[in-house]
Amino acid sequence: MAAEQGKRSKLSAPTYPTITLPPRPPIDGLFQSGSGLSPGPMTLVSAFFSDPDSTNRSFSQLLAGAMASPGAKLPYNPMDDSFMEVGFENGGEKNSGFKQNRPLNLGVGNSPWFTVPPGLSPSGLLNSPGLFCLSPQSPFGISHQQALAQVTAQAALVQSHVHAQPEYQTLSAAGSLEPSIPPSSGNPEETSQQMLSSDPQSSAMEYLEASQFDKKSQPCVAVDKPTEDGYNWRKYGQKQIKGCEYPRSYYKCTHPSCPVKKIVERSAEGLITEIIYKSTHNHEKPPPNKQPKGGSDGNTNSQGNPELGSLAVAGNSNNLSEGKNHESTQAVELPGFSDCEEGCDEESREERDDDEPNPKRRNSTGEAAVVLSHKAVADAKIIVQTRSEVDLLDDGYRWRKYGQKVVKGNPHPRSYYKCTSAGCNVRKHVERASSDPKAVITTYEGKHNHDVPAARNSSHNTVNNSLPQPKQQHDAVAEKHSLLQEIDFRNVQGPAVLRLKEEQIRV
DNA sequence: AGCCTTTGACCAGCG
DNA sequence: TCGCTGGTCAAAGGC
Repeated sequence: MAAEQGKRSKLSAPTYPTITLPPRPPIDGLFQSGSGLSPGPMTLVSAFFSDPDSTNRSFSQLLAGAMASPGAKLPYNPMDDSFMEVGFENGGEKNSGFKQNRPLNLGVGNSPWFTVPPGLSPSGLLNSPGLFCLSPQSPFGISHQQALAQVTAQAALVQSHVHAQPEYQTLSAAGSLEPSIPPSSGNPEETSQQMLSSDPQSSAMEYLEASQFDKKSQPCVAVDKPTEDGYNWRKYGQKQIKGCEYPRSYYKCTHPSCPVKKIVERSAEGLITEIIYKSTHNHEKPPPNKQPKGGSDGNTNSQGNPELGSLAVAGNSNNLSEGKNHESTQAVELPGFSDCEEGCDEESREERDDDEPNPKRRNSTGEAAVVLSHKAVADAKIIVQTRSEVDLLDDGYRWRKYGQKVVKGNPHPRSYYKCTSAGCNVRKHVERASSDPKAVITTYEGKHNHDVPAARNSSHNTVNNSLPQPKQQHDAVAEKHSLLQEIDFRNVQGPAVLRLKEEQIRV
């Protein structure tokens, strides 16, 4: 056994590009609102964009480094394709709300991308045609209250939807619950885990949904399942990790001879903070009807839900549907933010640098690892990732740039894209931070009414650029590969090193 | 019966 | 060399 273990740990001793992230402030602060009140989704979101020196900064402000007031002019109205002035209607919460509840500075300015996964478009995510607001001043903006109301409504919607789906019911009913956690409230880990999936996008969505259920103390449908990435997992171990209140759980893909494993970590809050995937599935996702009814964490399959399914396809880094075997490391920070980005549209790609290593993380054994981490805090989702990540992430959809606007104080234009698929009204808005062009906020609006386009031969995914592997072989995978970076806000004080492990394609 | 979770123990790596 | 830590095994039990 030992020998075998040793062998396993040395499966791949790849050299990972390493990047050093700027110090980051403790994310825990997010959960310690001085008001004693539970920060709402937007509050948390705004918190991430808070600046220690300023009080009410919006996404734009944070990114642009300077922006006027909440009523600042927004360049474009995605609703009618016209540039317009968008007032910030936030009702009673307007600014004060943000400020009051803003837990603390997260040093967002340093970097990361704040994104809502494409497939994870708020509306799509929430299964509603509404807009999703990432920030008060988002071009797609809606007020905190609106956003919250929407999310809440969606939660209810999702719940009812889930109830209508056998698979979800099964999942909600099955699985084990942590002894310390009352079933009624939902097991933190399981809840979170279920929210997460190897598919960052679906994970984020699931997470959002879960958090909603949680907050509303409603019976959460998918609370006991760690993840729903379409694969079947069997927990083979659990270990109490030093410094962690909750034990780390180890899972193996139940598919015969599949080497994939995943490690799930939880924060002191009992929420999943990280999911590390090791190796790559050497098989395709099991058919929906063959997936376990319960018991394992990653079985609920998103395929049962058209929308979830598409998301999974788009973001599952381990998806080998392309017949390629690759290992990857992903990190998703979902402290109320989920992160998975992709959205590598042509225009965006052009602006990307390929000199930056992909922020990935490698596990202690050196094996390829996909890290999906998140802090289950807010209801809203904001993808946090670095520019390089975007290079690695691709939602698989095709976008057409239809607008661009230079914002005062920000040398980098903000760009607007539309899904090129006929009949699809999904749009995405990309903002770049003035201080750090690598830091962007991608906001998705709407929900794709089509599947992810077939893999392109283009090199839109920079992952390829950083990898010494045949492009053609990788493209297909890259198309659906969402590579997320883990951004641990809790440790902003010290440099965090994230290593990248690129896919290893088995021909 | 099959699959999954739980849990204690073992082992390897590392400082 | 020793202790700590993390990863895995495998028996036991549950569903």
